[in-house]
Amino acid sequence: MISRVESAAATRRSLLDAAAALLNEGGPEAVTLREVGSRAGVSRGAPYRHFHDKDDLLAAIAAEAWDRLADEAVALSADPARPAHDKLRDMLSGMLTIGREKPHLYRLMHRAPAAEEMLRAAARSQDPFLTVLSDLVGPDRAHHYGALLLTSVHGILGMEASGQLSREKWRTDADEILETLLGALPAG
Amino acid sequence: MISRVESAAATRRSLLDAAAALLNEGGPEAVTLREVGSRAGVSRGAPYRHFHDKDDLLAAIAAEAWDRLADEAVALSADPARPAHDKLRDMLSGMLTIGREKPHLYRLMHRAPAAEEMLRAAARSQDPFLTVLSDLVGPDRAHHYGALLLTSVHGILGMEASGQLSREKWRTDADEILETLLGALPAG
DNA sequence: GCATTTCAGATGACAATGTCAACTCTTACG
DNA sequence: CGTAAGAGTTGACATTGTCATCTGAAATGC
Repeated sequence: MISRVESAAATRRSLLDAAAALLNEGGPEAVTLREVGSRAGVSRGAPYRHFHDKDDLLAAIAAEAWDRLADEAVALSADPARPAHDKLRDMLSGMLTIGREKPHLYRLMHRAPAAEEMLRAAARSQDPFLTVLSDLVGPDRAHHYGALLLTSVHGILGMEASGQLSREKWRTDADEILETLLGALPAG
Repeated sequence: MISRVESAAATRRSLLDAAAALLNEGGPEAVTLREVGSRAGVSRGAPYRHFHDKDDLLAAIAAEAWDRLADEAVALSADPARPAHDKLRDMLSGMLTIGREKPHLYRLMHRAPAAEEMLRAAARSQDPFLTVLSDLVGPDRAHHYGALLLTSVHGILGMEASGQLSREKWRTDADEILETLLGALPAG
């Protein structure tokens, strides 16, 4: 038998899933509370029992995405057999994959102004990244190069998405740029 | 006496200015065609005589912003007295300035999917940038490093805007990251 | 076991907004 | 001078976010 709180939690989950699916399929303008409710099997007003408003729902989706990324990064960094350099590459390409396969979600994860909860989840996903970098370039330089790498990946994805990183104009591509950066890392 | 086409052109200008002002003041959601028309002294339907729809108006604003940036870059690169290294720094900090002082406009300039006209204007603004880089690192490597620098600046601005580039977390900031990149440029 | 409270959900209503169709009126043009 | 063109206005409509109100079932207190 399902209790009331269980049912409410299930509804909340359905709302989040429906909204995330709509976002991936049709972008931000496809996410309407009416359609979200409809797909989740509830009415248009039901989301207000679980989220303060539409922005709050979107922020929750972004926070969950950061949480998943954090979990992946933690799992990656925990593998003792894998070399640090490979872990770093995996983390960066994980970010590239999200940006390319779910561009709308990726943009939502970098929304300004960011929600507090989302920022915390994002920061958590960056901790294992810093740990791996520490192993590579030493703890002193880890933050510096971490910021450099993360901002670069973010910039690559942004310009790629807006079509400003065309191969014919720049005679290079995302992977090549990233290789240059990784190759320039000082050995720790 | 003002002709009809002159008056229409003036209205179009007023609409663009009003929309750009609203964007800077209150972000994208503050740009409503009704308020744009009102500030331009016309009715809510008038914009449709000059732009296909709201998106078209926004795309025109973005294209104009890229055009202005292109003009500045051309003027900068034309100065024969200024060292190439300083020109490069000026161009990059010009981009940083726009991103910080007019974040909503900056985001609009990197919208996905981008309008064709806007992409052309953006590409035009990058030509003098490539010229300066050619002087610095040679024509062969100009494109590669140009893409690296531009994507980095874009990424820095994006993460700064969403609050993910806090000094206490990364123990560095935008200017320091940029200095690192500029310092890593091979001498041409 | 029953009365009461709580709360998820449904529904009606409303204002804001993008957009279109119909209309007006000034201006350019034959 | 008459006619066409087109800038601008206005009425209308669908969509959407949001709130107030209502409903019904589950949890809680006695």
